[in-house]
Amino acid sequence: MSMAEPTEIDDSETVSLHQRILSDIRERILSGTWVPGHRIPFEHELTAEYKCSRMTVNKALSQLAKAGLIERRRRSGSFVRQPQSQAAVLELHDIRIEVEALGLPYRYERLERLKRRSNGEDRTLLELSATGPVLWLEGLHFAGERPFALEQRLINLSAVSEAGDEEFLEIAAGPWLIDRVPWSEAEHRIRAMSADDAIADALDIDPGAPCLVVERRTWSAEHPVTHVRFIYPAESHTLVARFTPSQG
Amino acid sequence: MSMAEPTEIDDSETVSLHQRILSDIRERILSGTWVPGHRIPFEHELTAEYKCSRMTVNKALSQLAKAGLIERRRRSGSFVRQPQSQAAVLELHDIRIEVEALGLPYRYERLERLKRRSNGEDRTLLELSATGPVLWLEGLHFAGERPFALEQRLINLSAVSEAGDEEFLEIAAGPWLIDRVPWSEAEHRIRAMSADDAIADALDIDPGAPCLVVERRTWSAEHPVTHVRFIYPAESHTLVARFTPSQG
DNA sequence: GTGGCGATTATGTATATACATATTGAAACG
DNA sequence: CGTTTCAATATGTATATACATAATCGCCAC
Repeated sequence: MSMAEPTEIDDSETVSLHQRILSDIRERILSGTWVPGHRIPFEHELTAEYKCSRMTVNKALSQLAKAGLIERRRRSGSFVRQPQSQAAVLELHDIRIEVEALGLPYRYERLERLKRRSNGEDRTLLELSATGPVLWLEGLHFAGERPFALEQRLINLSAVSEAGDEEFLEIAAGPWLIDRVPWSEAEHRIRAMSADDAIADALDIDPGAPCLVVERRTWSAEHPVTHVRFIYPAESHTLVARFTPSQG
Repeated sequence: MSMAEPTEIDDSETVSLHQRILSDIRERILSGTWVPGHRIPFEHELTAEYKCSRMTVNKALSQLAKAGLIERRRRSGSFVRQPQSQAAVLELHDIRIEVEALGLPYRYERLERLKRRSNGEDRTLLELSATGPVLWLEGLHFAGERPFALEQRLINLSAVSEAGDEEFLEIAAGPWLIDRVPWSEAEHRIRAMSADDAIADALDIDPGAPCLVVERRTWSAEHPVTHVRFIYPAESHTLVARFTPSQG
């Protein structure tokens, strides 16, 4: 079977050549024309096919490799990778934005604030090795009159000492931290849980009712910054994640 | 204040020059040294700073732009972007892999299989405009002796007609589809729910117990392929998502 | 002033070239 | 027969160069 031709369809958009090479190849991979394990043409073959320099082909292939669609091996060539584990981009918006997107007035109310030295549980949550000052916060996010989410947060004051002077009475710590601490890494855990009495009371739902729990741990330059747990009544929240393979 | 110097620390790893330029700049952005809106040095300035060609600098800056950390404007320069919405990569593995990662034997068991013309609810789930043949499947994923997840799936037979001939008695439709239909887009919804009697019975948990629900809709070349709902008992599953800004 | 216009400038893309590096396959050798 | 060596090869990185394109600045005419 002969080699596939470069795209003849004119997108009527001026795209650069390396972009066209990239999307041609991506198309053949996603359509299944080139199955996982298939060796895609060598750079010098694509160079001939598209009548361009190797640098241009290289740019396209390097990007495909970075996107994880192909794997490149010296002396051997470039190969279509096994379908990678399905990964989706999960957008995690600020709760205020989420509530306002529903057309409801947003309000935050602090329930508890406690400055203390970290105990064992705190160190587990923050992945701290040594004890040190932390700030424990609990608060409620409201959508209109109804509780929208309960927030339980631990801040590592060794990393963000200024936070110790804040009251966080009516503003949540999330936006405050984002403005001050550039975070370089975050980890999320998402699970379901049934509300215990305290949570049910705070969220004004029945004890035992299902809740969605989103926990986030954040680091800035290797230092743990904060651990936060958002507890949503099941009715109030759905996370949405979209996936489109590699850069469109 | 004078210009920051190129990294002097030797990683004792040989990294390419454009990689070093990239991570130098990323570091200054993430550490807050260069705040959003700040104009980063022109290509020709970085060229002088790193004593390299413009192509090398350009490679680094282009990647930073693609990663969304900076914005480039002709004639004006490159600027640090406002902090983008927090996005995390959510890995959604095959259930068999998840179960086997726990060191437990995996087994799938079909509960129900029904070929029919799509009703209104089916068309909503698949986002179909016209009626057509669909396949409804319900099955249980086991980890050892215990039910791990309940799967409810709808397959659009207009898009994957071969699926109509499969029994899916002991193999789940997920892996089968992945091998045959290259999917180009997917949407996930994640929420908490309490088990109704049927679900509780299937999963061998108490009615009303909290469950994590992950729904996935998949398209291939604009055509809806399948809608699947995984229902996990709250104890059995936690989703993990990690985020590190731009390519490490 | 202000409206248009050309010069300037930074980025965008592409080329030809060069050398480095990893890996393979085959030849040479003990 | 196994091992070592070496040349061939595909990719990885970098350079100098060229021209295109978009945006801005400043000049000049009105």
